[in-house]
Amino acid sequence: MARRRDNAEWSDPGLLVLGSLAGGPRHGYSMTADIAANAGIELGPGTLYGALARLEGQGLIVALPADGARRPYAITAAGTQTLRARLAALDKFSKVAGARLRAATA
Amino acid sequence: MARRRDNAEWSDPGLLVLGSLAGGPRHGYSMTADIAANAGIELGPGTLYGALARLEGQGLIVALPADGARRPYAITAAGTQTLRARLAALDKFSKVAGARLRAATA
DNA sequence: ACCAGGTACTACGCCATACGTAATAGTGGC
DNA sequence: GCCACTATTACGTATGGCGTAGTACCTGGT
Repeated sequence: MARRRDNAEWSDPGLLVLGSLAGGPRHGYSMTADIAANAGIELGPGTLYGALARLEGQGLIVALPADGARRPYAITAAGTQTLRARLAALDKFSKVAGARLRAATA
Repeated sequence: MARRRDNAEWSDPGLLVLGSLAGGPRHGYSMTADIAANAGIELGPGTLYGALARLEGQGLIVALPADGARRPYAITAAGTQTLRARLAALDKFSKVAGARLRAATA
């Protein structure tokens, strides 16, 4: 797996893509820009489209009719649910870890 | 990479371990329990000790003198910093994605 | 002393998948 | 009709997540 990029604190293409699509349909290339802006992580094409294919296979996103060379994708209901669940799990862990960090510092 | 476990919303052993050690030194086996309790994710031995070895190699945690069969680990200053940074990045992304989710629902 | 059971860790291997690089295709301007 | 730019596909590598199994330690019972 998951060779983590050296420049980033973390990375999870699938999650990043879902987060990006939560803002509305988008085609692949523009997700790269969106993700870079919002998370500070630059995904290469291989990473992005690989993740896209997997997410589509899982039914979390759907391909919309191509607009010229662009292939827009939209998040599905299942995708929204998954995103919500993962975000919740993340926040839960983040809170516990954050509290421990603060306790240790204090 | 990262074959994600089917039962979990997300997984990142390294981060989970750092979060667990932020609460104080612990040996491997007890991290498994702690992580299961706090994040709902059960790491197998292979996953856990692999992550521990990597983290130690990166200087984010240190092995303490063995206590019988147990091998306690403690988080280092670098580890704390890394944890803090990753948590911050996570929260940042989480906020953006959460806001989008809410906007879409509303 | 010996054995059984639970705790803690080591060893080994598979293969999914994150990531990079490079090639390809569609679009608009001049 | 060519050229630059945008967007995607193709391909290869190897990191590291995960499972399975096996080993050692420790405790209590008899």
